[in-house]
Amino acid sequence: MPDWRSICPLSSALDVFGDKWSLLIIRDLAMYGTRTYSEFLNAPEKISTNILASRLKTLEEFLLIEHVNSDASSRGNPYKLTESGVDLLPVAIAFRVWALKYLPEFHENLSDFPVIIK
Amino acid sequence: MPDWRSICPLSSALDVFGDKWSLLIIRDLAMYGTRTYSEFLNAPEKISTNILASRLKTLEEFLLIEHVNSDASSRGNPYKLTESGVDLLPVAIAFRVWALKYLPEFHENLSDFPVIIK
DNA sequence: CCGCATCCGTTACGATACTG
DNA sequence: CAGTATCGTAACGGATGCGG
Repeated sequence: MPDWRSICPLSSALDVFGDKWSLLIIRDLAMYGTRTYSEFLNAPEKISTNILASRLKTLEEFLLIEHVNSDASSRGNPYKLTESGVDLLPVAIAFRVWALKYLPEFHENLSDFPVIIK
Repeated sequence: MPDWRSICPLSSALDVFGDKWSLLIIRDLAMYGTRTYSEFLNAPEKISTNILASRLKTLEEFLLIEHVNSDASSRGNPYKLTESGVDLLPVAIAFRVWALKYLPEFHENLSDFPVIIK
């Protein structure tokens, strides 16, 4: 549990997700529906194993993701979004819309790839 | 300029803003219209001076904020949002909406305070 | 004073090796 | 295959300095 910096909802959301990786995990789950640990590792951004494990734990604690088979072992047991996780997609989409409009002048190779819920 | 992790727009946006502070600067500018360096320091989250200076520089580089008096010295010269900065507000608002719905169970004292463009 | 820059201890990150 | 342990590096954050 973070040390909440203030009572502001935006600030508090950033206390939980204010990092470079959490929303990419949400993105992968939105694109593919379910995803295993090793599938997350294959995303083009190449997250390292300790960071992935740490983020998955936080996202589980805050009830954004859960294992598909809730009481099986985690081996080969993929993750999926909860309702709360699905409700984070507007954030990811707003970032996408902004980035596609304003980042191409800074990032030549930036290209559109979709965020789709399956 | 960051080392872009991939060509994904979301990932690239996070390469720029994937931290706990940048969106709070955007929030303060949205709430108050303009804001000086020392006014940012008075926000309840208590950012430290070196981090504030660093974030302001990045936000200026990416054309999200600018000084109100474009060719005056920076002493007492407040910042304001550019068009690009204003277009980041949907991200902040989406975070807010999500936080107000899902964070109260984790953060008792969380309370609504507005994001308004003046 | 106000807007930073510098210093420096502490924390977080990230690559790799390793374990059940 | 799903994570831990380790360890070097980078970022953070508080204190302080400094020029205008």
